[in-house]
Amino acid sequence: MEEHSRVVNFDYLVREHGYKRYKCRVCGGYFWSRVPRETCPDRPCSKYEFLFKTYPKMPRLSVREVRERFIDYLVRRGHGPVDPYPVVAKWRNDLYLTIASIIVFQPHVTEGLVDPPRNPLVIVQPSIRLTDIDNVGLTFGRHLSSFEMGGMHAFNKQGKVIYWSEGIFENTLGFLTEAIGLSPDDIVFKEGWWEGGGNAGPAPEVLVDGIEVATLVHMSHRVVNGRYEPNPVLVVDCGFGIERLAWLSQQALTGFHAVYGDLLSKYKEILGVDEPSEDVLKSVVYALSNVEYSGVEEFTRQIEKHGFSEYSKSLVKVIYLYSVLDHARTLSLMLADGVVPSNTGEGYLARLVIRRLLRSLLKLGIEYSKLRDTLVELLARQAEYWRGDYIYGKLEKHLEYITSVSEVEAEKFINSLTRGVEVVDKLVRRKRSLTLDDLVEIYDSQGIPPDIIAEKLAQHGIQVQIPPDFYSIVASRHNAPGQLIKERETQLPENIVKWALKYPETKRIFHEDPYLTRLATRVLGVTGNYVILESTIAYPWSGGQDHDEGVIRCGEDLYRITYVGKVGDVVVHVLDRAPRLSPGDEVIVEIDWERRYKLMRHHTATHIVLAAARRVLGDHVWQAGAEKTTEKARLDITHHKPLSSEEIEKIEELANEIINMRIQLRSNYLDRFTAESKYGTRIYQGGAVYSPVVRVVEIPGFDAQACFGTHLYNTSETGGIKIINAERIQDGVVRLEFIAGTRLAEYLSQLEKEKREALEALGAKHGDLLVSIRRLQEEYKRVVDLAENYRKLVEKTLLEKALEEKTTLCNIDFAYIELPFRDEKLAKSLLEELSLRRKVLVVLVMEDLLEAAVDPDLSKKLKIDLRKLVQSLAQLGAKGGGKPDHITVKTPVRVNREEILELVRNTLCSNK
RNA sequence: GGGCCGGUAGCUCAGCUGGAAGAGCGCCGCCCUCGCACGGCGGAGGUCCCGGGUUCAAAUCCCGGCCGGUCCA
Repeated sequence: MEEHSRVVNFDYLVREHGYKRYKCRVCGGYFWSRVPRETCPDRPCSKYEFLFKTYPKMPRLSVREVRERFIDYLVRRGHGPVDPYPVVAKWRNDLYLTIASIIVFQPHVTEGLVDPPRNPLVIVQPSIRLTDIDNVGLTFGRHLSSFEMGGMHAFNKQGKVIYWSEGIFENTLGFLTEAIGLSPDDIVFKEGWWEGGGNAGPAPEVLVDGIEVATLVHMSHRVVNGRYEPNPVLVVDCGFGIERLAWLSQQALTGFHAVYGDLLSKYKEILGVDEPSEDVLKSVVYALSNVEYSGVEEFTRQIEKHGFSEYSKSLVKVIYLYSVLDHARTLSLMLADGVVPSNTGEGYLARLVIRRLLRSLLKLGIEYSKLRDTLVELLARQAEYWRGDYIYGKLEKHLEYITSVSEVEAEKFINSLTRGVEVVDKLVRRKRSLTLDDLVEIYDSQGIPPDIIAEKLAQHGIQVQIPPDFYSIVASRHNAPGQLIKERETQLPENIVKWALKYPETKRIFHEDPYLTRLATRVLGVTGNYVILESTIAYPWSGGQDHDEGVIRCGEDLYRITYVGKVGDVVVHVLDRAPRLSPGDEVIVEIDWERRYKLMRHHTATHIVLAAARRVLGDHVWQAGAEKTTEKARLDITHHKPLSSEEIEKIEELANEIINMRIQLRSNYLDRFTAESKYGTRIYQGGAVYSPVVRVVEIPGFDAQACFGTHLYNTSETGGIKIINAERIQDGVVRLEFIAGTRLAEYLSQLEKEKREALEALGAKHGDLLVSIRRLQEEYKRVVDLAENYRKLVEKTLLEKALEEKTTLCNIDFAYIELPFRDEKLAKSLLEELSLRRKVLVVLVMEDLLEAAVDPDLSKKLKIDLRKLVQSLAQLGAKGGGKPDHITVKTPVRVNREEILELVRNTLCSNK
């Protein structure tokens, strides 16, 4: 394609629609308009003129109507409709959330590797952007944490051009005038450039009387190592802001009024918030529409500056109300699409939204005790409001999960806060005042937001300043992010990976016939003890399934396969030694069938258990990791609570039912969009897959996953499944361990053996384990009690003896005790009794340990410092220390009673 | 994935500049009382998360691990 055709064709606007180019007097940017203008109709160069203008042909349109008209219009213009994708971008491993409609088609379609499902196409894609979440509410609806992007897309390939710049303008103008009812005079195109996700290109912004309603990205380039190069596919990436168009068409007070209508009133009621009168609100929104500000403080200043001081309190409340509306929808959407809140990944993003929402509720004066129920109520109303909706209808379907999660999360938040309050109290007691560093530290490690700390401190009469960039200070304490990689592919060394990449795809006979145990094939390459074959039945370590073992035969020679790895489509066999093989040699591959069959059974079992867990717990259950060895299978699933034993039982029961249903498995290679539209993105349980074609393993009626593994033909072959362990391994992740097939018998034998050994160790070969243990416990307790009695007896005797033999040394009674064996408890008891109760200076010797003690009061009164004794003993080679009234010393030499007496007399009495 | 905070009696926690394991609540007994609550006296209850190291001596210091919390990506 010619280079000049890549640029934006503004000529078309001039030629067909009478547009002219203008330069904005304020920002200096260039824009195209039919009517002369001094400034571009974009903030901050213009205000929200649309609030007061008259549009004779534009009806008031709800979000639903805008959405429908958008789709209908583009379908009439030849676009194929594509249903929205989830907001959790499971098909990509470089993103957690869907941030735009193009995300659905990156990178495979934009790179030209895969054809789009329709071309051109239209998709209304809910998108989540949390980067501007601080501004939500403050800008009266311009910023939303989630929004609907009306995506108009076409993918132009060499020799197959759909449409480019002219078509973009034609469709845009057509839609805005015919479907929305604007006049071409209202519409302005401002020149701009867009860049993101590895792509870039010119991107005219579509502006209508102060508000941007679309961006027309001509995605012509990609960014490689910081340099632009032409993209193989010319991508039409136009995004229309559905909510903004609804706002514009209704000329509503704010975007929230346009989107939420009745729900806004309900929220006002629930939260006890009142808005200022329409006139006032409209004036404020208009007055602030060309002002930049961030944060509530700055907002308040602007309100006052513009002469609305008397409303500033109520406006701040209203801002929190809007933010609550917005966050409630975003949160519901994330949860409905299966996010489980946690401290990592997309789970953390969900928690971030929940906590911001809860914080806003606190700001609105909701008490701690009502926080949970209020949240649940708000989310229920949200689901109700969107009932039957094309995009948000699913909120209601998942309401039970949404409710359960928000209860758990609200509790966690309240726990955090109450714990935090104690932390603050403690710090205040210790330090009297808190620095900014303290605030950051408390937020970072305890999660207590600074405003809540400030409130608490105010009660102590301490004022602190929270800088507006507080959260960026927190962020800067953390290192720059590493790249987001959700998985690794191979364990082979780097040089072998490089070597293997030069070879053609290995024919995977283990997929064609997973039951084949012997295969004749040819050698393609050899280096060291690494071998690449033309085809193989040896399964490489992949997708959590352990590799096969076996042998490669060539004539008389036999090599053991110790490891099998995968590099892209090439399978690399690692042998026990460097083989005498060269390319072209005929070889026989045999695999260890017992090992493979166990792995196959555990793999199919894993799909069965996942399906059962999703049925029992809900669609939010996703595989967070899995491993299948011969010994057992391990499946980590996302779930927000620990599993109850009933839930585990139910999962196990259903899993075994699936086995008993004797379901025939199917595995098919499908074009990815076909697979996604048939099964949804749930096929990416094992992570993102980047090939145009995916292998889908299906247990009809229960499960379908993009999977590389070897599977049984029928679920019945699994034999049976026993969950042997379930534990929470991370916030939001539960690990299930289970076994299947003949492993069940092995496992049982192992258990029996352990039990037998335990019984033998207990000396009750044929007894009952529990009874024996209880008896042992009783026995043990009796012996301990007995020992305790003896100790008391010995203690009494020793005590009497010591008191009998005590002498007086430098005005204090002195006693000496020697224990023939080590008994710390007895020693301590004697020392305490003699020194603290009987006010005797006591020296106790126990093996090489010497301990001396005196009542602390006496020590002070008589100026006895036992540490002097340590010094004199040190001259004999002893080591030790302590306090004036209590010392412990380790002596290499034995000292008897007389020597100690002498020592004590000399050191403690002489020089007081 | 990384940073930070924490893990001590049944519960909530103090002790953490190394030197005799503590408080409050709860529990048991007794006193007071017609009885209960309050109050008073006495008592039981500890793997100071685990493992290693330093030291005469570690809950305390160092290293490793486990668990929980939290922030950031």
